[in-house]
Amino acid sequence: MKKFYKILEEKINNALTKSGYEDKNIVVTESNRRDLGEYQYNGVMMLAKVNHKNPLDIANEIVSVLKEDNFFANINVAGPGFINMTISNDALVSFFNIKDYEYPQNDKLIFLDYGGANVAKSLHVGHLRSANIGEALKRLCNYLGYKTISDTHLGDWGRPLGLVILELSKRNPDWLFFNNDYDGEYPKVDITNSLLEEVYPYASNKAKLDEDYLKEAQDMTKRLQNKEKGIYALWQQIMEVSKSDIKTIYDRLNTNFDLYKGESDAEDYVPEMLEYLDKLNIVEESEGAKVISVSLEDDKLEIPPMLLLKTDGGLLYSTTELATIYDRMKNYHPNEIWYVTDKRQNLHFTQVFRAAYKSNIVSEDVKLVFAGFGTMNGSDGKPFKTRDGGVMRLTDLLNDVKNECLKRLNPNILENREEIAEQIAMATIKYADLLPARETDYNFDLDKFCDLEGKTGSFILYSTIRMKSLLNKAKESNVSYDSLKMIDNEYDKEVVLTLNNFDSILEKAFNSKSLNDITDYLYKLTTNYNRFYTENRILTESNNDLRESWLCLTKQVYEVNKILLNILAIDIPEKM
RNA sequence: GCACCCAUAGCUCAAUUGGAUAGAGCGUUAGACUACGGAUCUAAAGGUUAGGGGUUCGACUCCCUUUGGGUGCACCA
Repeated sequence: MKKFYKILEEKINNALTKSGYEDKNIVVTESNRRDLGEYQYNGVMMLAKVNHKNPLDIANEIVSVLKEDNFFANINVAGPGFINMTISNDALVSFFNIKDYEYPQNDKLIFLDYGGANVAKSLHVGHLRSANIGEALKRLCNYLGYKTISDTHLGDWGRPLGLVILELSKRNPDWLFFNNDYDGEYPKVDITNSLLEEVYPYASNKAKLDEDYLKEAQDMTKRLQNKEKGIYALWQQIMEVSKSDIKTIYDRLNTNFDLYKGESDAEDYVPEMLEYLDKLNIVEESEGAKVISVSLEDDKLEIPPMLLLKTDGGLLYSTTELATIYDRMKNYHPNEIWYVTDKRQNLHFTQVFRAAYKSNIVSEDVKLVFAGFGTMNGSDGKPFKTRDGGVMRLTDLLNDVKNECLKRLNPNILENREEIAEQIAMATIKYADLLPARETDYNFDLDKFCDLEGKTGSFILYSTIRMKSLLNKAKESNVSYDSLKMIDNEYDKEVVLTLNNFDSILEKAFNSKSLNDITDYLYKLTTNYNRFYTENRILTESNNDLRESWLCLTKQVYEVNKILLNILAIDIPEKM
């Protein structure tokens, strides 16, 4: 992987060393005073403090060394000690022609936990961001050369399942699952996803009103957790139906998991884990429950202990979570585990992570990362609801956007309108969803999402397809474009400079788990290209070297857009 | 009650983690077409970064405070 900033930082480092200074963390950035230079180095002010010298003197010393390098077309000092650099066109051209955008593979394994679907409940809008962010982060990791394992961590074992099974038993008391004397194979029963979607809310509401029903549900949950033969067999059938429905929706979102494990799998590790924890003497009793204290001495605020076991000995959310980590460490040995969930779960994960480190289930050199995200609200800024006040199903949201995209689709396109609308709709949703900073709550607005102009999926796709179309035309007339020969005008140069940011954007996105860096960059590169495209008449250019250079730039922007869209899990239609 | 996170252009959001003159999109206004895909492009107007104080060469960013929102706080997941 070629890195433009690395070259700049090395040049600064050499100049510093020559002048007798040291900056262990040299950072060169794009200049925000483009009238003064293209790149800037701000470290001189820090050096001045350390060395008790005038920053301007230090800056001038460094600049006088750098001036000897014809890599720079111009280099100057401004303000209290900002160093501004402008790169020579020759240097930009020769850097551009090193075509190396691949990252080498490394051995680090990053385990990603996202999705978080619940069995027997349909995916709702709250599941959208986890899928989009998680999938994009996974693909980003892969592009940067990391190994990954993704697991959706199904909610498949708690009271909701007890409720569903109880209600099914009320409606179908004759099912063999509920016959304790039966000892044969269980027949396949007719459970559909729409049935489950109806049963769960019904049972859940009933339990709120009817105490006896709730007790029955608790009992049923316990019977399930004891893996009572008939109940467990029914549960397996429910799982099968529900899982395939969940996969269908994730498929639409280009979201794939290596593992569809769930809380039920973690359950198997609970006894072993409890035994392990017991030996460590870190489990305390508090108000009848078993807890692990996780507060630290230098905490500014008190972190309450993690609850391990209920007073009645039952398991809790955090118990299962810890057991899940136990399973993952034991069987997959990841270097990092990333959790992509609603940021409101921050405290829960803080407690579990601390318990994991304290108990040495996770050693200090393994990173547990909580990548929380903000919620998607309705256009009124309040939690997203359907017209009748219910929770909106994710499928319905996807269909709404698809229908809107179909309405707006270019009428000249006659074939495959449905498929194209579907592709644009998913691009629309993903791009809009990944545009705000991860932790920001944002409002869903159908019209804004589906807009054909501005920072939208449609705009990016349209421009990218147009690049491809141009390249195809060139190919038809046998025009080759192997290398960049020159930078002719400011529009060319903007495109080249923007391309130089590629690796630093990806690395920034990786470090802070911020996909909005990628959506932002994608927009910036695309608009810079579109300006270049309108200003330069590429195919009719008579200077062969210039035409080749312009096509070469087009090719590179197209390739980068493809890479970035693929990281965001967005497909590019053939036409739109 | 205790704590955490927000408040930036009319609207929706950014801001390289303390850097220079706070940037984009939408909307508004004014422009560019013999068009390589116009779902494009060029401009303009729009800001006391909620209010006040402090820290320093330098603050949207850090500290204190007031106001107004959101969220989390033990046997649900």
